[in-house]
Amino acid sequence: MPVMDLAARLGGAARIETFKADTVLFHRGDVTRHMFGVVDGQAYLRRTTIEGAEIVVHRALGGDLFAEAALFSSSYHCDGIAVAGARIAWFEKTALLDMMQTDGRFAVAFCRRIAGQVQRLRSNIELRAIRSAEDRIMAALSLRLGEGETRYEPAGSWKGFAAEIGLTHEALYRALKRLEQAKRLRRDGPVVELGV
Amino acid sequence: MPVMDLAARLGGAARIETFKADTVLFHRGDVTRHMFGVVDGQAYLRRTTIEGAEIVVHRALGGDLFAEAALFSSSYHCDGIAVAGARIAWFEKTALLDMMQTDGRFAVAFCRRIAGQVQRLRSNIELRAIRSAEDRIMAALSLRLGEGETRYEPAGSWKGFAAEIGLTHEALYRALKRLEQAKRLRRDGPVVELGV
DNA sequence: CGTCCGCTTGACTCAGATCAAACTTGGTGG
DNA sequence: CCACCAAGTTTGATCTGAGTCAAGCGGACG
Repeated sequence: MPVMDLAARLGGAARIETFKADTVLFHRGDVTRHMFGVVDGQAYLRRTTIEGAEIVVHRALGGDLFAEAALFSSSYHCDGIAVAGARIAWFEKTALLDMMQTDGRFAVAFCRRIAGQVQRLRSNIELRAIRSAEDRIMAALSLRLGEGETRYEPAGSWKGFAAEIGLTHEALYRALKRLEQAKRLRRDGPVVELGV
Repeated sequence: MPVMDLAARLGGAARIETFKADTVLFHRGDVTRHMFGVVDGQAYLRRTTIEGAEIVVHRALGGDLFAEAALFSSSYHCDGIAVAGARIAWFEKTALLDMMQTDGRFAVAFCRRIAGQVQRLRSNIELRAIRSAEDRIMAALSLRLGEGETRYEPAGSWKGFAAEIGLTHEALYRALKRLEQAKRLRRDGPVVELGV
């Protein structure tokens, strides 16, 4: 169920907007009125711990839905941010819920998406439990790469990548360096090449 | 949609079993044929990191569904374990999917459950990102307690609780001791009382 | 009665966090 | 066109607190 198809089916209950600079789509605690879709660019969900650390809980790229869980909650549980240059689709919550109620196929498809999130989040927890920075990075890269792929370029910056996997950027850069010295990967500007 | 109601609706596509000792319901990688429900007792999902650490990704108590995400995946992504004494309901995957397809209300209700999991998992990630053992414990207790509640007793053991929030049991016990000394909580056998 | 397992405490280690500073790079605006 | 600013990148020095290993206690259960 690609984002644009969904927008077409919802008609007036959907609109698309482009953002020049980083923009907060919603704050934690706001009443939920919309679910979102990333048409182009990226958006991410952010939470802040009591210690003040900001952690990226989810990053959505072009084609992804965003804040699906908000459909079933009265308030957002994270901050939602659209990255500069992103095109974001706004879907009205009520329209989507109606559609699910009446269209079983759609409901199942939607459920499948959310179930996928659950598994990704569990992988994320497993990932963050890896103590060694090097192993954590390698595991994160494996998760992000498809079968047989060997090159990776982070969406955004390496600094952002560090936040996503729960490392400080200093620890990340140092570990990347060690990995390169150990010939477990090679760096070439913003992209890394796995294995040698 | 309580577990027993679901079992009744599914008829022959559901069965209930009781386990004397800890039992593995499924292994990571097994083909998914069932979703589960905890009638009584508890069950948990476990993953093992490359470093060999076993982490508890989810713990289900009486009345909870278990391994919902398996419905939309061809293989399990975690190990599923029934704790000694648990009564577990087995639901056939295909029967459930059919039911969702035909009954929109049921599909939405099911989706709501999974969406709830997503939010709990995100809270969990936030929780595990808290570095200080003391703060992490306090945050975990807050999450588990309802509004106004002040007493908590872990399902299972404190050791298990430690695994759930990503601490070693030693670190947990030490932090509990410090928290008690700082009068942020009081321990009384297996239960803790928040705030003095 | 013995074994298992949760609980508890101690001593030590170490890897990542933290603080600090320099250097790229890209974009803005005068 | 260049000064300037913001943000990412890189490296160094130091610190800290959770992990690890080790050992002893006590209750439950067969």
